[in-house]
Amino acid sequence: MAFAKKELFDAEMQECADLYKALSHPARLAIMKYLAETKTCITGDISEEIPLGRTTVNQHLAELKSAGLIQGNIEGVKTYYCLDIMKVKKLKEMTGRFFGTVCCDDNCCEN
Amino acid sequence: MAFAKKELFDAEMQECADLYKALSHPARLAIMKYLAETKTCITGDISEEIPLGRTTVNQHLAELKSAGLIQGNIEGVKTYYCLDIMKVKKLKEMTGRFFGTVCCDDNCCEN
DNA sequence: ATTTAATGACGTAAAAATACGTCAAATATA
DNA sequence: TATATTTGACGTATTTTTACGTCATTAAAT
Repeated sequence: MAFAKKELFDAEMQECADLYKALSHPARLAIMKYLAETKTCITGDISEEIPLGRTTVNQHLAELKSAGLIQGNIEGVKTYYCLDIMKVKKLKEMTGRFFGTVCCDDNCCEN
Repeated sequence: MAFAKKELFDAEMQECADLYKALSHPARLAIMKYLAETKTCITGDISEEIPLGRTTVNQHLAELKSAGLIQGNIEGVKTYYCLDIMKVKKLKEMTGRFFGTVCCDDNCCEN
């Protein structure tokens, strides 16, 4: 009785919401930032940068990956993660559009 | 055993994550957009614009409000909702900073 | 060949989110 | 005053998220 009425909404809104959800945990923002800073794509020692257990961090990585914001390249035993720039750019554009509709200066109430 | 390690993270990251979480449901994005479009601050007949039950929409409104993205002014029986422009602008700025650190052009991997 | 390291898969407990129904309070309206 | 309207509070069932432990697999190092 409590699920997935989300398809009832506009497709772009849906996609945008999903991406914001992917970014809605500080650990995932930290991962994104870390991956952006260490230009060389980084392996799962990301866990050492994040104050959470290894499996939990892995879970967050999986979420970012399923949202399409990062990629993981397997090389030997290690998996190298990196940002998916294209997706990040797409998000940036959608976000721009969102703020375009939402953030005009003469909106609302007693302001 | 499964909660709130979120305080372990940077304050801005935390705040940013909370705001993205507020925007992580299409209904809430739709509400934001609707409030932005109907310049006059709008009452709970927002429910009629959103394909969800009245109480559910109310719940989403409460979430946006507790995130600080909208305000609700009570007038008689009715409650007039509107965007909190200041907060939206703050989010816009934080988002700008985020994309600043994350979205450089020569990042990562085989791109 | 055996040990070590790195990872994802799987399971799980606790918590939060989602979607509603029902109810009561407050305010208009008849 | 009685009735209708608008709303938030509260309760609840279901699903999803969060955080982690354990295990198995794969590959590298000894």
